[in-house]
Amino acid sequence: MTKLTYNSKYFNIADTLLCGQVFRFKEYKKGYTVISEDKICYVYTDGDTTYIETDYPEYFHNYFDLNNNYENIVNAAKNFKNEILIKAATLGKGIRILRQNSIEALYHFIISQNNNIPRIKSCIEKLSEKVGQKKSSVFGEYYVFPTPKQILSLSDSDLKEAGLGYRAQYLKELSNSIVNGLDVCEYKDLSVEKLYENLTSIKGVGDKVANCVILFGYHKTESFPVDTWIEKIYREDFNGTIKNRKKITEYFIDLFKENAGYFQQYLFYYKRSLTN
DNA sequence: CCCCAGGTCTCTG
DNA sequence: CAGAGACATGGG
Repeated sequence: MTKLTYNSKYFNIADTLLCGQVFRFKEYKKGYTVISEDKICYVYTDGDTTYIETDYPEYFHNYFDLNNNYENIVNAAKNFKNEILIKAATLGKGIRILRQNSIEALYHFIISQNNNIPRIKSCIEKLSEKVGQKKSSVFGEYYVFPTPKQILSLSDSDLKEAGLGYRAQYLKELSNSIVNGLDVCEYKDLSVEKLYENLTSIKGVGDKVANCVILFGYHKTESFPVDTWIEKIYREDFNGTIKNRKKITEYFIDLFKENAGYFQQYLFYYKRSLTN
């Protein structure tokens, strides 16, 4: 077991986990346990310091994007001289854009469509408990998110019990494609445009889910998912009039360039914080 | 009973 | 191409 130590100023674990980019975490002792692939870690903050305890230190150091300098990104946001973005970046300066597994992000965000965050988490946990590999750790037992083959082994009643609703069919179709040779990990070196094209050709992956997977599953930060909250902030705070979500994405990428993904998270988190 | 949730698909004009 | 409904499920 290794214990990693970081300054909390640009690494706030609660903000990072609660800003809607990731679903496999839960409260544990003074902080949270986080599961990714077949690995687990325990993250907590004590004063100005944030600690990661894990058997996979290199993996989670990279997962939390800790080689990246977020002070520069937050300053870039503040230098935009946009009142809302400054407030958002001030609130969200501790958010890290996680480097999630591409396939897991793809499955998770297909589940996220027309769904709310507590239910998304519940669907993912139930699926994992049903067929995912069981692991044990000092933080308790946990389940790896199922492989495509494992998902195909589930009966219709299992899928119904997981609460997937009509999305179950999308997961099965994707799993079938992967089992038959589709390799979405190969997409990591593609341009954002080509990546978008390939992802949206998957049944159940539209504009928003594709953008989330591009950002959270491939860490391409010149990406800007537009959901109900971003649409709200676009209308109310940027005086936007466009209705088409793909065009709203283009508007913000044109504005924020390679920092679009980071700023999107600041804005999303800020807008939600006003009502939650 | 309604509406909503980090939408997408399909059909229609 | 834009717009309207349908779609499973659970919580408010």
